[in-house]
Amino acid sequence: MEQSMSDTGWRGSQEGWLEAAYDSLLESGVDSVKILPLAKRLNLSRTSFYWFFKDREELLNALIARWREKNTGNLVKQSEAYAESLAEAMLNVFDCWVNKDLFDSQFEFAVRSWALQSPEIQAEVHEADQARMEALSRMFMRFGYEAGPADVRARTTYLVQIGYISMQSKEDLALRMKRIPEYIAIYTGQTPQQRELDRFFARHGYKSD
Amino acid sequence: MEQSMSDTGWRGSQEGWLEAAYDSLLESGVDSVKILPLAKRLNLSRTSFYWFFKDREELLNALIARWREKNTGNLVKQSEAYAESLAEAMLNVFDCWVNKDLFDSQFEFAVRSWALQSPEIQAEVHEADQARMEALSRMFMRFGYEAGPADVRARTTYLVQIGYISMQSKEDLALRMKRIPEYIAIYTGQTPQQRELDRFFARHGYKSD
DNA sequence: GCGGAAATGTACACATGTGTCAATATTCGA
DNA sequence: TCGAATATTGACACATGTGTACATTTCCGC
Repeated sequence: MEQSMSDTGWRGSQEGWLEAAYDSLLESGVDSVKILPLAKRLNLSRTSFYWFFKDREELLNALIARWREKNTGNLVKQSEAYAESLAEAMLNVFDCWVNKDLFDSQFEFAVRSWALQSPEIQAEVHEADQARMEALSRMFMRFGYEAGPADVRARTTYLVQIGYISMQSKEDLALRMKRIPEYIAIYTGQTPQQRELDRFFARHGYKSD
Repeated sequence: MEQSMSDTGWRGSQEGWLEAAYDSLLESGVDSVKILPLAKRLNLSRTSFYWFFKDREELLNALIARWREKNTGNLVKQSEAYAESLAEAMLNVFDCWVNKDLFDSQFEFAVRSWALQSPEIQAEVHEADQARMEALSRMFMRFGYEAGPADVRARTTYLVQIGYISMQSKEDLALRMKRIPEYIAIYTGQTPQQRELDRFFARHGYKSD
């Protein structure tokens, strides 16, 4: 588990507590991110926490910073990636939905749930939504859509994914891959080319039958 | 506030506590549904609660029962309502998204967030999702879609809404109404007739310009 | 191998939550 | 009007959480 900077006797670290907090947040929501349980999980004294963080609030802030940097950044980047057709551009965005390194869905859901009980987090989430949908909207406009329709299509694309996340859907990869051409058709109004799909499947290590 | 069965001296009631619990759940999530704060809100002694409910768990069960009965039932019913075209059928479903008596979005979000920390609630939510998407899928099939495409379109329709809920979007009615024809077009692949839209707008007391 | 910085632990004070019990107050029908 | 059923309350016992003060231990450079 611990391996950073050789095998020193120190068991705790800022990263360690943050990681434990992240796990707990994803498993059971913010209200489970309590110092006492985290200490138990880490086999550390509860009060040792205060050496790395001023208080619980500082830990929660670190958690949000982590989320902000990961999810929104990659989604915007994918929406701006090079593509020859709208279908291909959409497949670039879909990379986020199947690759955990690009977009952490469980993290996303946990933060959205957290927003329910905290106005600050709610503002944070709202900002992220705006930034992401605007990026998608720009993508549609790059391929000839007018602002209005581009906006509604951006919303559809984004909201279906947020909906999926909210459903905590546990569809297996094969089924998700099978549905993708159908989704692309609905979102973009055009059928993706087989070679575009093949390229997409290939980069996610999926072989279609 | 209180008016049930004349003005008896009893201030508490099963309904009263349940209502307070509902309010608190919607405002700040399950973890805020605590007996002590509810008692304060009701100006009652904390312990009086135990006259109406065995314990906190029984209160939470009552809350879930309420949700189960309201949201899923109406959505299924609207998807089965009479319609001459798919666009009209979809507009019947859209009734749920604009009418709080048919579908309580905030309640929905609160319950979904709750699911994060409770496997029982998660199972409950999953069951509801299945029932709702199957009802929508049947609707598409009634208008000639094959099982596969019907399923993906049902998902799109449903998930966009769940996504909206998860975004806790506060779009005003006018903007939502303006976007509706565009959504209908994306979901059903066909443009709604003006008279169908007018009928929809009329029953929600909205005048288009 | 010593001393100070880094990390951990123990004890305390306090806050908020749960649930039980016995005492008390209120209503309503015989 | 007197009781029985209905409703309310304060005192108690306990559990879990926070944060501070003050040791104590561990590591590393000199």
